[in-house]
Amino acid sequence: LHILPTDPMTLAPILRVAVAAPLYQTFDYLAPDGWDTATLRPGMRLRVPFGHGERCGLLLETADCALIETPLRYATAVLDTVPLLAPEDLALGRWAARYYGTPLGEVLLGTLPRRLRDGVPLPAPQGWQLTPVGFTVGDAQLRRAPRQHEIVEILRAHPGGVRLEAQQGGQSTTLRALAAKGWVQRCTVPAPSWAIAVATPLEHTLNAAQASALEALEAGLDGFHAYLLEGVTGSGKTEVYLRLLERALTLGRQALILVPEIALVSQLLRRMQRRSSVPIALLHSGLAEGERERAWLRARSGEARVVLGTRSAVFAPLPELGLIVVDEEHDSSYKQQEGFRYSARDLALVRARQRGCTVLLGSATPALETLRNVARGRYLHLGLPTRAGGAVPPRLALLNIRSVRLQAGLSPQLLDLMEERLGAGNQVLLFLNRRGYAPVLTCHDCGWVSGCRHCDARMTLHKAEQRLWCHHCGLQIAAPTRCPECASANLLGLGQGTEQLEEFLQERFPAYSLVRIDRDATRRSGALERGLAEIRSGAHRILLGTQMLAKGHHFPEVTLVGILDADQGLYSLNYRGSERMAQLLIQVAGRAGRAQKPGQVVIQTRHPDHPLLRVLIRHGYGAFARLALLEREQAELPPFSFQALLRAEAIDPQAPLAFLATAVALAHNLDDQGVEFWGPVPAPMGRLGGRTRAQLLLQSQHRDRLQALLGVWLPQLASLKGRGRIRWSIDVDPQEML
DNA sequence: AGCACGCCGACT
DNA sequence: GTCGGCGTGCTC
Repeated sequence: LHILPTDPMTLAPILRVAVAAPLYQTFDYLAPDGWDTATLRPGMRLRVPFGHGERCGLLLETADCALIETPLRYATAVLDTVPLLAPEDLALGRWAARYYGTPLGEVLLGTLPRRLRDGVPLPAPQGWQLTPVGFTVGDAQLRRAPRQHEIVEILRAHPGGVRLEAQQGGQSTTLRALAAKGWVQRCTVPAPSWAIAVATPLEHTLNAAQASALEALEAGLDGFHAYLLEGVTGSGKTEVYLRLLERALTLGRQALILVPEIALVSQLLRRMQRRSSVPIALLHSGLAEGERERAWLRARSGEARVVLGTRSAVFAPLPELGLIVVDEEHDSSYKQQEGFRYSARDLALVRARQRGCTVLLGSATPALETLRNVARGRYLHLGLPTRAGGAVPPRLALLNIRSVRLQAGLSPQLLDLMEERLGAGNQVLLFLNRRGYAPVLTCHDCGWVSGCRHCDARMTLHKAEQRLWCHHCGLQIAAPTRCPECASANLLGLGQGTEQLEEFLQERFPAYSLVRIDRDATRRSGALERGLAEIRSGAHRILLGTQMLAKGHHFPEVTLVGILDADQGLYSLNYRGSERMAQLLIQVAGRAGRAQKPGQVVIQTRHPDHPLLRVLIRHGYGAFARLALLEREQAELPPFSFQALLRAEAIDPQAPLAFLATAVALAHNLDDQGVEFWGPVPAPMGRLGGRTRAQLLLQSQHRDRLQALLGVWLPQLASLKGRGRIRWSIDVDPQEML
């Protein structure tokens, strides 16, 4: 290896380029032959030769020399005249790539709209302005060109540039003539002053808690501040977001608003459009590629003043960013679960710090990590303790169902309560986090169970379709009518899913209209929206569903919520199980009882003495969180330690464990002081989709130690010669241990 | 990730 | 005798 001066005669700089490939390195090139390197800026795209073909790459920096054995190749084209990504965007990408152990090119290019990633040119700037020379032109020089004179007059009045309409000569040859003389040039149009548009009638007056939260937030809009807005469901968090948003907008800043899922994007969009005509760009995975690109460009140009979106919107380019809001910050959808496994909530914090702006996390059930950050003084806590409009918080009660005869998962007590509430003309909501008819089909005679051919999982019976589905790999087969082992016709579905519950309730309460909200019932587009609208209009009296029903939707006529099985989270393998369970219970409970109608929540459990559950019911989420954090601290689990999970999978059942063993050996050759290795072990779901899976957990008390190790270790793993065609991935701050 | 090179089965 | 299977190696 030697230092390669690119061209000793000219000392042409070296271009350091990121390319979209799973490679933990950047690539060095020379500028295209004869290109004026002074025009190059980080963040511009280049077309570069790469291997046998050509790729679009992103210029990271220019350097004086390269450490390389072979001569450098020339970039073939410079694709941008101005950087596609601003230095702040590059900085965020760098941080994310390092922290999440993902190659930089994958991060930076992978989060761009497809066509931009492939090198399609940016649309030409729409505005015109005078060049420096143009400003020196006197009226005398234009006496014989009245139309040119007219345009120059307009441009003089708009030194920052202006968009010319056709009647002003926007598309004319006049402009071309002026441009040929070097007097005018294209430019990006500055953001229009639309601040007036937000001054609209407000929907509600703020209560005292909202007002004081807003006051604190507004005072901090000038620089980096992180806040947790902890407000019980129905306490009016959204109203605080919107007021703060309006304030940031009138200060001329852009805002980024993240919500956990697409349905909440449209819900919030409608609410925002009711009170302001501010240009909003939506960014979420439901967009067509063209829409995504237009939204992205509108954010980048400053035309869109608000970006509203899900997880991936955290990377939207926002030149004038002044506020980030993360709604329902505890929601696990903020964590990407494949490929580049980032947490959009955590990156929102990083981005706000880098940009010196405010970030506001909102939740009724904050993540334990977030509460820990509040306790450490990293986030400022703002509370909204009361429900808006004087609504009474729902009463929570545990219902012991140990040795109780259940019907389709319902205890007699819960059925009685339902009868009473329905009779009184109220809505009832039942929550069961299992879709399908029965989670497993068995043979009563020989004990056969409906295992999945490709996974270590049971196939769920879906009665309406007469099919068995694997909810893990998606395999679907016709449900057998006779046992595949012993040919007995005595097949039996064990356990209950939402489909079975629906069937039972239709029989039990034929007089009341019922709606089921789960992934199966809402598969067709628009079905979810329709179902929710029907619920709001009061068309249904019994609502039943999975966690789809728990997210962000308000059902003021519901006075009874039944949670059929609270026990799933209590004794799960994942230490986050109880946190999830608590958040889900409180969120579902929050759907009930508004205004004049107090709600009641009945939680069926076989473990009514479970300490976390008892604390949650008796003293609320805050007390639960304190206890759960104490347990985490004693067990040295996150957020009191830091984890990374290395997963490996392969067709060859021996390969994953062997690969991970090699990985451990490799790590021990490096500086792995202060990092513990747990494993390698077979994954909890050891076989998935026909592949065998194993994992290795890394844990450390010091985030930097773990980060430093990953920084050198992962590139080594990537260059490991593939044995048995292993697929591996790293998950920093893992949420799931599957 | 792409992409080409490279050695072993069933087809015009 | 070729088309094509995917194993493996490389990308400034």
